Amino acid sequence: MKNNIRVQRAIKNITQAELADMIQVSRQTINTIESGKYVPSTVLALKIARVFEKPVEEVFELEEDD
Amino acid sequence: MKNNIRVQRAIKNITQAELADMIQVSRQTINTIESGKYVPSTVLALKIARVFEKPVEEVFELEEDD
DNA sequence: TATTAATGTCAATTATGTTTTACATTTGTT
DNA sequence: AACAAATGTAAAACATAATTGACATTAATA
Repeated sequence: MKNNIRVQRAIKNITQAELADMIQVSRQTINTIESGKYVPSTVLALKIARVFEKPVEEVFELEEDD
Repeated sequence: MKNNIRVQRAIKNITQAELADMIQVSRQTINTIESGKYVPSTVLALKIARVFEKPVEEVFELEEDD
C-alpha cells in the first residue's frame, strides 16, 4: 500500500503535527503512516482522506503485493 | 465505524466465504468485520470496496465516536 | 551562524486486527 | 422433518497498528 499524504499535506500546507491534531492521533502515527512503515486502520484512512477532501482511493492505493 | 457489507454482498449475491476467498482472508475476518466487531485495515477496506465496485466511503462510514 | 520548526527514528508498551480450528445456530431447500 | 449451506461465535496464538517519550537530523529563517 502506498499513499500520497505528503503531497496532500503540501497542497493543504499543514504539518504532520497539525494533521495529527486534527484527527486525534500522535505525530509519530502520521509520520510512520506517511513513510509507509505501516498501514492505518480504516478509521484513520477515512479521517485523513476527509481532511484532504479526497476519496480514500485518492490518498491510499493498493499495490501488487497487497 | 459502521459498514454495509451485508447489503453490498446481497447486491452482488455473494456469501461471506466467497468474499473472503476473493480478497484472500479468512471467512471469520469477513464475519467479524461485517458484524462490526473490529475495524479492518485500509488494505482490506480497499479490497472489499473494490469487489463491490464502490468507493470506500460508500461501504465504510465514520460515526460520531470514531 | 544560530535558532527554531519540522521531520525522522528508536525502544518499549498497549491495543487491535487476523488466522486457525472447531463447533453452534440459523436459514433455505427437498 | 431432514439435510445442506450459510452465518455466528469462541479461544488461542500471532501479527500489526498505535501510543508515549525521548532524542537526532534536516530544513527554514532571522
